[in-house]
Formats: sequence, C-alpha cells, structure tokens
Amino acid sequence: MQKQHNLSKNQKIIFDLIDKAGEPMKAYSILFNVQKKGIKAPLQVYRALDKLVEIGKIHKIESRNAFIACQNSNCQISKATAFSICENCEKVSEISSSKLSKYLSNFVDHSGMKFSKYNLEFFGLCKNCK
Amino acid sequence: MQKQHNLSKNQKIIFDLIDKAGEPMKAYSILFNVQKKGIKAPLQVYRALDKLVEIGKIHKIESRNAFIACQNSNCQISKATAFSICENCEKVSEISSSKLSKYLSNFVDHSGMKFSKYNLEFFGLCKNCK
DNA sequence: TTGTAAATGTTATATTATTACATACCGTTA
DNA sequence: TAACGGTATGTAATAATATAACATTTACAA
Ligand SMILES: [Zn+2]
Ligand SMILES: [Zn+2]
Ligand SMILES: [Zn+2]
Ligand SMILES: [Zn+2]
Repeated sequence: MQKQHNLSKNQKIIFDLIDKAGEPMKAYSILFNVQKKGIKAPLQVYRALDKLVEIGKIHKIESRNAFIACQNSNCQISKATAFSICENCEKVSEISSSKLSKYLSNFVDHSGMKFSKYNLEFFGLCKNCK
Repeated sequence: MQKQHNLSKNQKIIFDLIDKAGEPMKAYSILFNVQKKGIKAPLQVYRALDKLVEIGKIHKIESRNAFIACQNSNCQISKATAFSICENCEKVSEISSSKLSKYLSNFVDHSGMKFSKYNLEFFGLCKNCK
C-alpha cells in the first residue's frame, strides 16, 4: 500500500489538467489554461509541479521542459523513469518495462557509483510517423 | 575513420573553454567567459553549442541545462549518451559502458518503436560525497 | 568567378524558472 | 480551545535560458 497524497487545491487543478491532456504540457501553457480557475502566477504553477513531480504523479520530460502525467500506476515515486519521444510529432509515452527498470536500477558504474535515480529518454519515430 | 570536423573560430573558442573546464558549463557562463574574445551575444554561443552537440564534441546535460565536453573518444556523434550526476556536488561523468550502450541501442519498446537516439542520466552520490 | 552553404554579427524578444516576502490553512498536541 | 509547526497560497519582481529576424561575411567547390 502506497502512501496516499491528498492533493491541495492548486495541485489538483494542475494535475487534472495535465492528466486530461494525456501529453506533455509546458508550464506557461498550464498557467494559461488555469487562469480562469484563479491561478495567476508562474510560481503557483511551478510549486504545484514541483510537488507533483516529487510524489510521482507527473514527470518532467527534461529534453522538452514539459510535464506529463504518470502513465504507470506503479511508479508513485519518480525515481526511475523512461520515455519514448517521437522527434516528428513529439508524442511521448512512458515506458514501463520491468526488464529495463531492473537492468538500470542494478547498473553499477565502473567508478563504483551506485545510483538512486535515473531518467532515460529515447528518441525516434513513432509508428504513425515512420 | 571518423569525419574530421574543422571547427570554426567561435566553435573552437567555445569548445576549448568547455573542454578545459572538464565539467558542465552553462550557456551564460560560457558567454561571460568568452566576451574578452569578441563573442558578445547569447546567440553566438547557442549557435556554436548547437553545432558542437550535433557533431558530438559536447553533450547537453538536459537536467542541468549545461554542456560538457565528450569524454569518450568513440562517440563522435551524439546519439547514445549516458551520464552520472552527483546530486550533492554536481560532478558529472560520461558513462562509457559498451554493455549498457548495446543494451539500450537494442532496446525495443513494446509499442514496437525502434529508437535512433537516447539520453540517460543517472543520479546519486559520487564517491567523495557518500 | 560565381553560386551556395555555413558561419558570423547585432538587436530585440520569447520562454522558462526563481527570489523574496506576506499571509492563510491544516493537523497535531499542550 | 489555543498554540505551534509544517505546508500551501498570493503577489510582485526579476533571473536564467533560449530563439526570431535580419543583415553581412566567409569558406569552398563547381
Ligand atoms: Zn511514471
Ligand atoms: Zn510521431
Ligand atoms: Zn560522448
Ligand atoms: Zn559528489
């Protein structure tokens, strides 16, 4: 049983928007979309995003500066993430391969560094674009 | 034999700076450091960075918005990159594990997507920090 | 030498993210 | 209940990162 996080008002508004979008959203596009709900400033958005990332409800797609809802009910904490990104249409999917995550979680650098977290972004063409 | 890229003046100035630094540098810190050499505008820096990334002389650390010289003489083209990042001291190393790169290059998503490129960032504590 | 691609120079602007400070809310426990 | 502490919110200002648009120059091959 995972810890239940009760989202605050702003967090819920912003999570619902991103979740419904089903694709990565940028912070200022989120801001534009929630202004009618009373969220007026960038910082309000970034604070909610930070928290949602921390608890694993959303992930940041670093190469795109965008945020997507977690598509994998197992990853409540955002410490092992993998995505496929279409370089043509920008479609992003979260990869949930237990083989991959096991392989990467157990990977030990030759320097002996043991990792507590990783983020992997694959690029290519999705099946609609190739 | 890899293609030889003759760097232009600005590209060389900026590559030399990053290479000598031996650690990730941010674009505006690069700009500050090369102003005495006549490079005055952000765009001049970003254009050189884009080119250097394209030909694999440097890589972008996406989670840090910073650029580091390639530490792996084999990767002349920047399409399969992996880094370890210390969350305490921000030390970054390029990982060159042929096992890892083979594993990831051959990874096929369950959607059937075949990838042409990837970037992997591991996080943890380096041996000085743990 | 002339055509073309790449690189440069310059100004302005767009986009992404944080600092600083004041106030409100919410659950715990004295 | 009242006081406390942690979390969340509101607001303004600004910092940091990145690109658009346009003019000009350089490199180099046909
Ligand atoms: Zn997830
Ligand atoms: Zn596509
Ligand atoms: Zn490299
Ligand atoms: Zn360290």
